[in-house]
Amino acid sequence: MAKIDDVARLAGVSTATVSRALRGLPMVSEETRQRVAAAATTLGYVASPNASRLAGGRTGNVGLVVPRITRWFFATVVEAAEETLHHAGWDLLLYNLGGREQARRDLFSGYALHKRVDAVMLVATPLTPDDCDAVVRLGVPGVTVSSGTPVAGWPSIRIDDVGAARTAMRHLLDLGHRRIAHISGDPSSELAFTTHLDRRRGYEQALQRAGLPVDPTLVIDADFTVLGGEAATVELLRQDDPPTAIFAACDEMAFGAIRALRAEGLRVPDDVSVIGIDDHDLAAALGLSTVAQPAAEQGNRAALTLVAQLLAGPQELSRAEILQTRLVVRESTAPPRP
Amino acid sequence: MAKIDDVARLAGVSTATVSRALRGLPMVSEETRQRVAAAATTLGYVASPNASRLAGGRTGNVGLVVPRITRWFFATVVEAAEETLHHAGWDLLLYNLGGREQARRDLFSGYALHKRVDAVMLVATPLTPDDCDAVVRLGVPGVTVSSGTPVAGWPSIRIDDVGAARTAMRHLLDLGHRRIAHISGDPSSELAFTTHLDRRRGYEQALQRAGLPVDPTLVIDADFTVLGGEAATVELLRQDDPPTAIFAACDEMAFGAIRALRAEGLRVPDDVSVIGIDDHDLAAALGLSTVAQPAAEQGNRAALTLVAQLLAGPQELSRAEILQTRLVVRESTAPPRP
DNA sequence: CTGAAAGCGCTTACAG
DNA sequence: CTGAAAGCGCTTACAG
Repeated sequence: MAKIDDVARLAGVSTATVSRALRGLPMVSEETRQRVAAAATTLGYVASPNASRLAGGRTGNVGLVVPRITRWFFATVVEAAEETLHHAGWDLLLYNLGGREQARRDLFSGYALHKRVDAVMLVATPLTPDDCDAVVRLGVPGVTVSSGTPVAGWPSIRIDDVGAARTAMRHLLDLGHRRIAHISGDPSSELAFTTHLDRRRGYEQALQRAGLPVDPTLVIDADFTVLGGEAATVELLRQDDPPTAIFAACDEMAFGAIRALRAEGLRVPDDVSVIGIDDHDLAAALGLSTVAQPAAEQGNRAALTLVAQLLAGPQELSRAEILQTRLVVRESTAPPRP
Repeated sequence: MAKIDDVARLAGVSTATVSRALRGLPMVSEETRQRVAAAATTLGYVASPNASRLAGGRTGNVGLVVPRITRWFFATVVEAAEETLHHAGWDLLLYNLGGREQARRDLFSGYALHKRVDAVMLVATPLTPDDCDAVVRLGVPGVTVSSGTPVAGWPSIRIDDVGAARTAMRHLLDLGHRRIAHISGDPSSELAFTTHLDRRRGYEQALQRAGLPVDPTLVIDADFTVLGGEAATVELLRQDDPPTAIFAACDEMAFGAIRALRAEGLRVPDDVSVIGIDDHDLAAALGLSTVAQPAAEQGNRAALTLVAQLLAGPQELSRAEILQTRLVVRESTAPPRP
């Protein structure tokens, strides 16, 4: 594979000039630039990333940490961020925690990110105070997306989870529901993110504003999966006075709720209404009413935030960017039976 | 950040010894190794990947190309491959084509991968003959996963798509279905992979072996999405003699089929049976009968194949590893109405 | 078992 | 506008 010396020789210039010409730096005559470009093309030359990064003092990578790449929201964020970052010339180093607490610990307490990334994007990643310190000590720009733990001095991109939950609840309340259950996140789970706490708060606020009591027996913890939502719903249906509507903290759990209801011979929405949050890929396909959050836009905005800092150095940033959510009414919600 | 010289000075040895000691190479006395390790810990030293890779003549990266990270199968393959590769000490460079043909072209016709990866994993990626040449000319180990285009000399990890389709069909035939439709892949779509061609062949083989005719009006092309499956099913139901069962080439399309059937007031499986291939995350949740393929295992096996070549150099490899599929009967299939 | 020195392939002041 | 030279932070023969 051709090296910079080969190009320099063929073009009849020094390697310094090749370097400048190929990167489009000023202070190169047009004629020289052409000659160098031609030589590079002839030889099929492309600079060695490792060499230029070492010499240039950057890694060329952005580290992107997600809890589970297999979940819709995280995959969508990664897809959007990847495109933006590649476009700007950075490689994406993916750290998928895979739901393993140990993976999280290794990543932050060790030196996995050390000297390896120019910037960090943490998506819904919980951090201990020690992790926070460690990540700040990397000394590179960072951004957090979705909930997780905020990092002092880092911008964050997210939605208003409390508000999104209130929106979902208001829809059910407007339809006339009064006995509404909530499937929330499991606080004891490894890698618990904090999203569910905000959404639970929105649930409670909506009830209070409607002058309704918060019945703790109507709030069940699950683990943000379809199966979790299913189990939680089974539990709800066992109660003496079961709910007429279920607000699940995410669409995956709402899918599970619908399935459990059908398994029990109940119809959705005739017997029980169900709403989620996300607007998962399959939500439209399955007719789920939900509060849509812009996943791709969050990934995109976060990537742009990092790129801006990488290109221009630390700068004035809007510290918390809150993106809009939107109620999407489909076929899983209806007024309660008279 | 501490450099190797700092460690060498503190430990009272040369940088060469630090390098050897920290990487666990032989020819270092135990006592020296301890002293170096202690110095490294004290200083919080970790080698610069760019420097050691440049000096060591490797990039430290494995390039992983997927059509769309947001689809269940691909996300699952990435998750499994990532874990295996990180464990072996390689970083994962993710190239998500995002369904854009242009992204595919840029990746292979340009120099995106040049000098950037030590190995390549192509997941269900279609290649033109030129792309094939380009990728082979990278001169690094490679592996293909799932269908896509085989690359001469590269091992491949996959399932028997023809056989999987036959398994799905045999299940429907055993139940007594005779009029079975097939929702296949869209050959005209950008980034079309070849999976659907094999699965269609399996569909036809199964019919032929059962002595049944292949009715072309029962085969509809769709685009491997829920919405595609939905539209295809609507089209099938318009026919004079609609099918009693639908075999979709993937679970996402099967979800769409179920949804379209329900929207038409038909019950699954009472009126129409539906089966897919994959065992998508949500298949269990939605009660879909399917032929399960081991997605994580394919990612894992592919990663191990690359690691083996990276560590030991080119070696004798099983050229095509075919992993097992498995019929999973749930609630979407039943005998046809008498 | 250990060290001095060259080299990996670039980029970047510094001079001109 | 261009080049010679030093340097980025490691690893690797080569000697001992």
